[in-house]
Amino acid sequence: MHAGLFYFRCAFTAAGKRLVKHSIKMENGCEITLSLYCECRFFQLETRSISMRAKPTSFDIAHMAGVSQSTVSRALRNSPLVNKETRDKIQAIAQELNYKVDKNASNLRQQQSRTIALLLFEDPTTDDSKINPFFLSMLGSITRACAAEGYDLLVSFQQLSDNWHADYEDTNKADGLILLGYGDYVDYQDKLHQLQDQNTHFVLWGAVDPNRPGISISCDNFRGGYKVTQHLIRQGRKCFGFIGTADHHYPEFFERFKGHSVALEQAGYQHQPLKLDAISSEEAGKAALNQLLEQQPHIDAVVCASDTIALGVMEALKERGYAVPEDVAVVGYDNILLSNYVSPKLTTVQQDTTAAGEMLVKTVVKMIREEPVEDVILPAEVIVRESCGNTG
Amino acid sequence: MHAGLFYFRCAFTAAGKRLVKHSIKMENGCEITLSLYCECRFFQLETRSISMRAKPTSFDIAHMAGVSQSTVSRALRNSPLVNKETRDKIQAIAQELNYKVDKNASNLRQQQSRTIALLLFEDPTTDDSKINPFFLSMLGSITRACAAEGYDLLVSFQQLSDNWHADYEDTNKADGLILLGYGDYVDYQDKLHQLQDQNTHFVLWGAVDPNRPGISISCDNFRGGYKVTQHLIRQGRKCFGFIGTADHHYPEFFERFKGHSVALEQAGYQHQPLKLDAISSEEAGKAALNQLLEQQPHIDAVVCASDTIALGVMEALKERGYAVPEDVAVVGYDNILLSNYVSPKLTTVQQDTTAAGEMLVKTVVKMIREEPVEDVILPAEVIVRESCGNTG
DNA sequence: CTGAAAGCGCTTACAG
DNA sequence: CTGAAAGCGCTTACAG
Repeated sequence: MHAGLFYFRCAFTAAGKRLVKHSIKMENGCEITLSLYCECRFFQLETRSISMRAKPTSFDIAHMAGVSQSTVSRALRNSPLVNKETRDKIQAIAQELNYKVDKNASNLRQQQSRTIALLLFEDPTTDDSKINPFFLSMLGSITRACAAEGYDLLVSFQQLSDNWHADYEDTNKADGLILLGYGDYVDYQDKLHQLQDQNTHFVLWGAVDPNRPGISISCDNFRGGYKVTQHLIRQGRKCFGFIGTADHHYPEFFERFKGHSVALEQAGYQHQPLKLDAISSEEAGKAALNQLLEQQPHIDAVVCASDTIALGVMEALKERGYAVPEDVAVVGYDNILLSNYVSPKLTTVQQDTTAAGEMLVKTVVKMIREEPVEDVILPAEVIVRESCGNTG
Repeated sequence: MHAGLFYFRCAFTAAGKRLVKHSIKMENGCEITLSLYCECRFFQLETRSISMRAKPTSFDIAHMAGVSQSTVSRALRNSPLVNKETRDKIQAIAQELNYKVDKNASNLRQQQSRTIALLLFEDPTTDDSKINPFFLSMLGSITRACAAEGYDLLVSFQQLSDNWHADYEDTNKADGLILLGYGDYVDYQDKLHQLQDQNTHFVLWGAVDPNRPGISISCDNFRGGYKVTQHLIRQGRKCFGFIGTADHHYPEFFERFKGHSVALEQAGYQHQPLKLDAISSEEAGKAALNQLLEQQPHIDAVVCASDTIALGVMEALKERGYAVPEDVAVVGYDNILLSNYVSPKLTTVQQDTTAAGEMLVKTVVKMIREEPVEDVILPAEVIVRESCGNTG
């Protein structure tokens, strides 16, 4: 005869019962088939510990606690509706079984995902294997801020050409989007408008442009460019060049350039500021510097729209035999980790990535909650190091 | 009289119909309430473009296409069962409405999530705001590899003390886990065992240790340590020190150290290799170097278990007036971006992060599909730069 | 305070 | 090739 427990894998029927079939071969050759409804599928083999156990569900907990499944659900969500004793008992059982609420079911029911998607995109020309180090440092603070708000973070690298504008929130994979990228603003303007039309919750990192759709968080690019240029002027630099594509395609760079120009103007510079285009890459920086020197060989200060550009500029200057900062001062923007290690150490403008990450997350969470939000401009701080010639 | 379309917000009843109620106040004061069942809730206001539209569902598409919802589902999944014409029509409608399959529903039904969770963890002593740059570079390749396999990536920074061991897969948020971290292996060994007991699909980055539970992907830490030491010996270095906590708590560092020791032994070194503990931080590297110099002031080569440590070591050497590489050669491990920018440029061991990211993702995907998997050891390559004194 | 029931939006076995 | 139906595992309005 058979004795002991049998292990059944079975399916719930509609009412939360499960139909179970199990056949037993008897020693005399007979075969008995059991068909039964049972209320709990969470059996455990006691004799062997083959752990083929399916994951426990709230129905299993309910059965063990002798309450209804609704009560289990309430108890696990700490609803004040349920009796403290019952609640404690249910939670204890859940813990013991290592029960975890199924997020798909819970999200489906609640029509939310408690997830924020971070979409990183860059100019397609950028080397595919490298990510702008500035974004990477934002990533850390965004992840932490998400965790603090109780959201998960879905990360995705996008090409500007991708269909990112219509995927994450529509799929219910995320409740909101954070868009982080350097890139041609004009290229994706349409997509941003589409996001807005769809009432997607999204927040942008970048220039606060009144015509730009949606909400953006940024550092004060204008004042950053202004202050760093002012510093160079005080150091006695006379002949300036700005490197970085600064027009409405790249509004962040444009703001930095505007700050730069105003600083020069206020210092009494007569002529139009010199400006060379470059996207945020070392190669582009090198190429632009070489052009700059052709136009103006007596340059003694180069303001770069990003640290990555500045790295290329310093390299190119060295190759051409210029000493930094003796002959030419160079300043960057972003304060990436590298900028403090290159030689000479790079003077740059710090964007507070911790504050930025927090603001991005907080803002998108507010949007999800349908609370009012507004653009934020965080302060920018000049970090004086060696490449500008004076640490005073 | 009223004319035109009304906008109804309504709920499906069980059969996929929706019960709608709408009251209209007539001019004579009467009020008419309409109660009706309708089959499609995806109405659009034609006169105004207030886009309060709810997201379309497969039922809406079905209604518009004049087919059943099952057929819509099949068509959108490109099932060969459905007639090509019907399929094209359905897909066209879906596209026009910008319909997207709800992932929560689809995942719930299919009991999978098509998501991989990446859990990054570090020693709690590490500065909270900085992430090891090596991980950051892995992150990029993992993200891309996930996308290539059709998986989403959930990112989470963990403390070793957190309850990460039992959260992601149990919650159905992810089908599999990638664990990435430097940290005390002994501390989380228990958790790894628990993961394994739960049949969680997880893959580790790190040392391939036969006693370690689960599958791991790693670079050949032994050969890396061996080869870089051999290079220094060929350069004529005589008096070696190794910096990094190399014991069973940190199996990766331990392997590197073993390679280092064997290289010395083969070169005929008699005495026990000198070894100082340090976790992977600049501060720890500095502190360890200072200790090392007290024990052995005539050191002329320092092998570091990570680039981050090497950075601290170089800094400390400079502070103490030693020239790198003239007085002391320094080598690191990881080839982080910075290592190519510091002065002198750091000789290091490259771990192929692109290949590593791909292997991690491919392996965890195989586990999810219940296919056989095995440990992988990727080759390690010495990158000779300036800090070891010779580029030959 | 608790339970029975409906429903979130899909996928897929089953029956034509 | 197509449709009706069940069911994934929850949450929550409704009724006691």
